[in-house]
Amino acid sequence: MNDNDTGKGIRTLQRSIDILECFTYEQPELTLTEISKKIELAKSTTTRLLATLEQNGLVQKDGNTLKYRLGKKLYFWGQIAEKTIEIKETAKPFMEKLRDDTRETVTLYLLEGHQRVCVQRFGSKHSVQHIVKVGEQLPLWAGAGGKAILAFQDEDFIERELTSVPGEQGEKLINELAVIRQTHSSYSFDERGIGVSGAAAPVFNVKGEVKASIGISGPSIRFTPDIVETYQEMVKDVALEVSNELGYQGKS
Amino acid sequence: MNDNDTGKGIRTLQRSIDILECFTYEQPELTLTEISKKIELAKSTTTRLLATLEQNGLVQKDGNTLKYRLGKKLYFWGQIAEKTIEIKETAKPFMEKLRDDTRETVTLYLLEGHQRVCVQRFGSKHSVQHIVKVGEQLPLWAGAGGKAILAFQDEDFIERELTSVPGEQGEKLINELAVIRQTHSSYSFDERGIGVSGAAAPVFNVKGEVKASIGISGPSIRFTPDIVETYQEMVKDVALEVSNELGYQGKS
DNA sequence: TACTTAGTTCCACTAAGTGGAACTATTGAA
DNA sequence: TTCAATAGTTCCACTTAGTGGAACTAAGTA
Repeated sequence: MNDNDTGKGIRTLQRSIDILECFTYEQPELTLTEISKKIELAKSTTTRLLATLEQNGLVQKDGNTLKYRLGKKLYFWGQIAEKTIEIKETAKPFMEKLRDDTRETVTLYLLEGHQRVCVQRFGSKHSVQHIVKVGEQLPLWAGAGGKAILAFQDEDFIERELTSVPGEQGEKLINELAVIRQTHSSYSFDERGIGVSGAAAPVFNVKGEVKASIGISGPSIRFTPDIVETYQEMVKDVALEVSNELGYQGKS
Repeated sequence: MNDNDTGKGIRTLQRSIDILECFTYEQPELTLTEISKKIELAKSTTTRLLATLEQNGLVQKDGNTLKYRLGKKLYFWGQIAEKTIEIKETAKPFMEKLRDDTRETVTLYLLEGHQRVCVQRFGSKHSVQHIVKVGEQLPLWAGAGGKAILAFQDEDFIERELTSVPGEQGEKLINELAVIRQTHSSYSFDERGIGVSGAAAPVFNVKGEVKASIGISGPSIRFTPDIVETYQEMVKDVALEVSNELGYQGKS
């Protein structure tokens, strides 16, 4: 849409990062050709970059299948980086407790640009299926967790976000955001996919800004309106506790 | 000592990786000057590389202190990479059980070049102090976990390794490795530091090679010779179970 | 006020990185 | 078995992208 990466940045490095960016949970293994097509780069160049990445353990090449995957070095760096995500560590015990109390999946979202990313997740132990994975990007305008963040951004930001919302839903969303600002909690029924519902609440930082939200989600069958109302209260309390831990002084 | 990185590799990319390599558990925050000194690179170049890294979320710059730290992107990639470390996932339940049975710290080491890296670790819940951290590099020739791996490498490899061992200890080590090859288990008393002792055993892969070991470690006061003997048996059994899961067909 | 230290910006130079072409290895269809 | 198609690797001449020094700004320090 606007600014970011385009053009700027050291080309060689940017391309290498693009390579790493190709790997996802869904596609953790890629061949040389797949990669070079994905980032539109000559195979020779791609090979060379991959070689350096491999030498340093950022990617790993399977000698038999010739497929690449992300390497151990990234895992180790990830462990170091993890420690520096403050809110994650703060929220952890609260989220775990909420999961245990409700037996439903509890998720922490962070605002990143005009999206939210799942940073931490405590799944209901029994549900094998993981709906959202750590690192996954989701929209702000759909789902309880997104709306809880969106409602507390400034006008320009929200206005811009509304442009990506399909027509008639815009009106409805505006009203909903106003309510969220009042109640400090949000909900959603089958919004981001059929059969998934949830409740969420904003996390305030020391400056009173909202850069994160905590949400409970699960199958719509279990999330009846009155249950959701209860969950809204619960998650709101938890989010406030976390906010306070982070130095937020505001009212409940 | 020998081969690896020197010279080869795309310079720009290699330098960027070197930058990321500067960050450790002990020093997770660095200033521009610290980094540029550490990797001996002009400040201007370092700045430019850091800018691209920051744009992509591989590092994060604190606006106030101007210090850099590893970014969220690395954490997310780390999560993807984690899934592909097969032995780690396989060993997990076994290691957890061993920790619960013994109440001591259980660690998984992987052979990386001529070192071992800690890949997974289940600490005895009560001991706050973490002796070894995930991603940390340790020598092969000291400590039970190292010797368990070293004993099963080929002659050339071991010979070369012995050159880094202080004088008179060499003889002793050679004999010890022979025993380890017989018993499939190793031990150590105060070897890698005063007050730390342990027992370990090799993990065999489907080809019968040893690229990993599992170890139990803790304060020497608790690790009396007969306790260690018991632990050696326990960890040997666990390592064999993991080896079997990985497709190892060999004898116990 | 002058001095030190840290980070940023600018720009001319050239070696580092590039991509196409040629080559090899592998697969599978005829 | 041969041929064609596909995937990965190697080579090399070209030039643009990346470099580092110098100049500049900002924030301490004495």
